[in-house]
Amino acid sequence: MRIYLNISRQLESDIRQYFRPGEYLPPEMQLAERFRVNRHTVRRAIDELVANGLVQRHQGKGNMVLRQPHLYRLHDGAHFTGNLLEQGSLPSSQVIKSRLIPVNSKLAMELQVEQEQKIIHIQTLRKTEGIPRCVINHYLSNPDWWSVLRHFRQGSLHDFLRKTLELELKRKSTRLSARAPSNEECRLLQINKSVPVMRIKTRNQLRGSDQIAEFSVSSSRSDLIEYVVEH
Amino acid sequence: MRIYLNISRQLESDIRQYFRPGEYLPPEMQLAERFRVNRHTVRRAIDELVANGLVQRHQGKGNMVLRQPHLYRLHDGAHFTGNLLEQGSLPSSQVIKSRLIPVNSKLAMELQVEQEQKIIHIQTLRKTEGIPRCVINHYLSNPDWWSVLRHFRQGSLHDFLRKTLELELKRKSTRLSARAPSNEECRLLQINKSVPVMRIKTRNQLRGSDQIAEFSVSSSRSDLIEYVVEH
DNA sequence: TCCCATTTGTACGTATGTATG
DNA sequence: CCATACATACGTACAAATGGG
Repeated sequence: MRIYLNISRQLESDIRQYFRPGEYLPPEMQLAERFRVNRHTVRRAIDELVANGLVQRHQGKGNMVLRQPHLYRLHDGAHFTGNLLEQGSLPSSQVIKSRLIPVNSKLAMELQVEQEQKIIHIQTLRKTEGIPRCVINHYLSNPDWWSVLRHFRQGSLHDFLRKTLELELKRKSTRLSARAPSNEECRLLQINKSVPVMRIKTRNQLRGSDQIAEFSVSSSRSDLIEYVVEH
Repeated sequence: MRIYLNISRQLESDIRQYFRPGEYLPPEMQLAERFRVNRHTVRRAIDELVANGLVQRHQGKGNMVLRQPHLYRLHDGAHFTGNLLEQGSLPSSQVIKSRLIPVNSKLAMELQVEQEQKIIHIQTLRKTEGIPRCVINHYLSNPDWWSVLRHFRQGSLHDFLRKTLELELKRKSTRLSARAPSNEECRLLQINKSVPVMRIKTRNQLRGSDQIAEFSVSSSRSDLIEYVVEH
């Protein structure tokens, strides 16, 4: 009985032996043929893997292997420790999104701008050792910077601002919380809903100004990152 | 489209209005008739409620309501904001556990003590406005303090140490992470597994000493607490 | 103990919607 | 625009647990 559990265990074993994180399982139909069951039974089996955080579903693409189970057990020892204060100036980030958007009410409050205005949204993903660790959404209040910022592709955003626009950003406030990840965060960070993300919100001013120049929200994988505060 | 999501929302609303924890939902077949959908669609809807911790399935009996979802979604506006640096000196904490324990390997490393030694463990719970927000485990390396510390019942542990033993603790390091809550944390903080906790680990030295005097691990409800860092 | 009605759990089949490349 | 692959929804059947007679 409970065919799906057997299939789930078999798939887990296959993943351990033959798959690497980021690779895709064979299509559900193909697995169904192989195990001589209905496709729904395979889906039920994969549901288990998703619930256990081994696999992520991607509609239209396939079911992606998230991590090797042995990586999972390393846990505390495999932690990557970042400095809380270097948020926004991370050197090895790549740009995922870069666009002008109309400001919504929450962002308008954070950036202290009017509702009708456009703002710059840049989303970056930080990987180290090939593993996605942290996704950052930068919101910049001054749309005039767009003509320059649209060419930002990788590296440190704050460095880029300093070099191209001669802007010096200064941290005004830092707020810390934790959340279950959004669907987008699950996809980018290659995690499942059961892994919380740590969220750091910062507001940055232009040096010598009261205006909030940048508001950023970073989300880090809590299974791989721990932040330290310098005293 | 996505009928099951509408049904799920409708059921959540029904639960809020008409059901109390421990009661059972109508049978799936009955719900299917009421919503004029297939039983599987109702099951998929209930899957959502189960995933959100509102309902528990009992084969042969029915689907039991777990709790009222009042607390489930307090909006972002209801957040309580704490200062990161006042950890360990929180004024309104009550003691849950207070005991001498043999040190384990992890604690021995944090406190930089030998494996055989006994250490003091004090667990406190911080409530504000009647709502549990944060549980803190204090580990103190010097068992000689036990004769005094065993009388600590409430208030600020650091104040108590200063007043009774004339000890001045100084923060050495602060580390931040996030986790799914343990069963004990679920109980103390009155949350479900789906609510992450933010975890803050600190090491404190005696002023003028190299010895780690206290190691503390605090876990805060991420749905109700956000920390700020002063710059 | 056994039977039986009820209710949830598993498995199969089929069809169509939706995202990806 | 198309083929592929996952997502949703319908239907049917039977297994397994529960509780009462």
